[in-house]
Amino acid sequence: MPEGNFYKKPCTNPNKNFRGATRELARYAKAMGHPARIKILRFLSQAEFCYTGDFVEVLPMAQSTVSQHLKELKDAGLIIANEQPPRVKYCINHEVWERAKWLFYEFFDMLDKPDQDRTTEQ
Amino acid sequence: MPEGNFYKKPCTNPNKNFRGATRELARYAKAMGHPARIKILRFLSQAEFCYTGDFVEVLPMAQSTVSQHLKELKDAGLIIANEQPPRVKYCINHEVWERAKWLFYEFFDMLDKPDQDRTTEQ
DNA sequence: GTGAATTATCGTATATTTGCAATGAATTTT
DNA sequence: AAAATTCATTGCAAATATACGATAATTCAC
Repeated sequence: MPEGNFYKKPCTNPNKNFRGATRELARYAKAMGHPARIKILRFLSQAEFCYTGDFVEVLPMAQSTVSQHLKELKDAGLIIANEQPPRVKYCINHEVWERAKWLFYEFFDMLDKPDQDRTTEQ
Repeated sequence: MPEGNFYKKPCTNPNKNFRGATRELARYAKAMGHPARIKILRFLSQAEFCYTGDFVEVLPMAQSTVSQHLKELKDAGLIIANEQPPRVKYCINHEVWERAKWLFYEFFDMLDKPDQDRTTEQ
């Protein structure tokens, strides 16, 4: 790097400059951005609840990796973990699920209703 | 690493072992997994078409970064680029948009209709 | 108490993502 | 033709994501 060139360290935090529904929708989309996590959610939505081992049986990856994906979905709020040692019971977080559902619906309806009131936009 | 420990190089390709609608949905979700890309899509869906510069004006990031996000949306198929040098015109890819919309709708309806026929599942 | 079962976490390796500045290519303006 | 405009691409740095094996913590069975 040449003398006097003050390289500005880039900020790689995607959410830093975004707010509201845009940020929220992106958060849920990101959590759904891996096929394993989609499959977990599909599986869960049909089973009422599942243990970690149930997912491990179904997914083509190591137990530790499955656990990591479960953590991401939990962090996004889409699922809830209920400790029943030594097992952990997972289920859909219905409240958040409905919120995400609504955000996606509203988002995709944009093209159909171009002039509707968008109170949730950033 | 100890002698005789054959470390298996992990494969970090998320799509390797997944197929069908699960993979497809994750693809669109991932493309939507950044607030800037959500905002681009929102913006586009209300403007019929936009040039790159329109997005740069609106988004809190450098032109090169915006260009990168546009490329990701284009690679996912959600938008179409139309070269009109020196400018580039972007618009929604309606066919893919409707496909993504349908996939998300079907996905989120899972909880409401637990016993419906799921012909698109992996 | 010992051992099996279950699962999160840690350590590590690799790949991808995010961001910016700088550059190059193509067109338009002057 | 020279300069300005527009935008993708390249090069680089930092952060995050993905994956695995190993380990630790916890309960249950014996």
